[in-house]
Amino acid sequence: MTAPAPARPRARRGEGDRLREDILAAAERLLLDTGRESALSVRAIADAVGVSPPSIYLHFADRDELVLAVCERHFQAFEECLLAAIQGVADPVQRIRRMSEAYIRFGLEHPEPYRIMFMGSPVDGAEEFSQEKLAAACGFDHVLAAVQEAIDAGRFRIDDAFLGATLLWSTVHGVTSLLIAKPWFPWPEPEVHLAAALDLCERGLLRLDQPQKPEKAKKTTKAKRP
Amino acid sequence: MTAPAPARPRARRGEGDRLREDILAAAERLLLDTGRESALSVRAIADAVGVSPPSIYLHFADRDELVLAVCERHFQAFEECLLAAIQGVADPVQRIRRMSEAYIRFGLEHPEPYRIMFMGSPVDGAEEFSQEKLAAACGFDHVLAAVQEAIDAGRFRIDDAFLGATLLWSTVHGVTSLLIAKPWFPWPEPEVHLAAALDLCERGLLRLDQPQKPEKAKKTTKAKRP
DNA sequence: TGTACATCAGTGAACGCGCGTTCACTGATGTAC
DNA sequence: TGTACATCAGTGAACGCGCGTTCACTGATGTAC
Repeated sequence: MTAPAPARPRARRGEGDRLREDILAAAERLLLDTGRESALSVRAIADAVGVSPPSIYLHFADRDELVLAVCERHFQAFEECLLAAIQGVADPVQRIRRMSEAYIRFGLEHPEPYRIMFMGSPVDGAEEFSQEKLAAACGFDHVLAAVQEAIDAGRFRIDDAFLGATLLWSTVHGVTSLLIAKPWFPWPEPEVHLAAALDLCERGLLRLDQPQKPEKAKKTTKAKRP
Repeated sequence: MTAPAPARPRARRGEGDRLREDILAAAERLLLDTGRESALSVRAIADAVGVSPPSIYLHFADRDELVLAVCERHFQAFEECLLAAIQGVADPVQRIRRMSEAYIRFGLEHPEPYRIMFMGSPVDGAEEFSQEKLAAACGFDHVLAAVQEAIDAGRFRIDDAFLGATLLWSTVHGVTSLLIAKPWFPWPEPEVHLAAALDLCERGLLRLDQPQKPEKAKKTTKAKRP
């Protein structure tokens, strides 16, 4: 499983920085392969690159800095993926759907990065991953903009765009993270699941002809199902 | 932070099993205090109980068995908490609300157990925490029953109770787990957040007078907001 | 009532392991004179 | 064109640490005779 060591040739004079890239790439691959952040040990990464452990310290102050750099890459990749999904889509509600689909897809394709970014402990590196960075990575600002646009166009019931974006994020994250955390649960097919979740967001569960405060009128109208 | 050692008196002849309980209790407290599963080392637990590390092995085969036992306790506590919340509530939609509120409350009050139970890696102890146990713990069956009841009463748009219960779980888990994972994000107040999420589930985002497939009619009707 | 003995509830010391990190070094390579 | 030298890109060996786990043991206590 852990390849012994490919033995990396020494870089030429001015090209020392290439090792930094190689380390990050190896760490990224290691994370995807093993699926556990704990697999990112300095020794394992050095092995994967084909270099001795102390070499890591030529480019990173300590292990934390390395892991943060790996995460930062994933954050960027995530944001790019989301942005690509809404390229040229004018309709705000449609943009929200596209971003949500891209969000889940990214999460399922990169479960470990997703886990570290959005399901990990807030303690490690909380300072580094500031609110703005996180908001950017998960496309929050773009969802917020789309929600505001939909509200302005009179498409949404709610009038608080920030709350709406938060709810959408919660919903999509809920589906994504449960699929990642409990893969053996008998979930619906991912597409069905996501489509249903988005439909839930858009249209809700209750019948349109029902009273909206059900506790006031218990089981009075037994509407027959279509 | 880590209290050195309270020094536990040796149990009397037939009461060896009391140590097992003490170990579990100490581990539970340790988990709540530190907020990290990695804090549950055999040595740390032994220290907290006031006993030597090998004593742990009188009652647990290895560390994994211990951690699983701790989790099992939390699973039970969670289920009891959810059941208590719907005690005597007849209306199914109301039951769903009550369970959701209890779910989030439990999650926020016991973030680390919640993290381990529902946000952790599926690898460790996946066999032990079978689908049925998980479903029981998170009250899935009770939500499922409530959804089915609501469907039978003609209260819900959907007709697939399992899908509905899954969506509710996803939604509530989404809010809970994001609050736990990203506590420094400028979330709405938890009650507002949850209420909005449940309202979202029930009634959706879109205006009721809007076409349901917005991609077919882009920005045609600029309904003015109330 | 006295005593030998089995059992119970633990303990002390040590094992091997992988970890992050440090330190003094090495050998190739470009550059100044 | 030749050579001394600074610099660059790393390496080998070792440090101390905390971990899970094992092993032989100890001392109190109940029980059989």
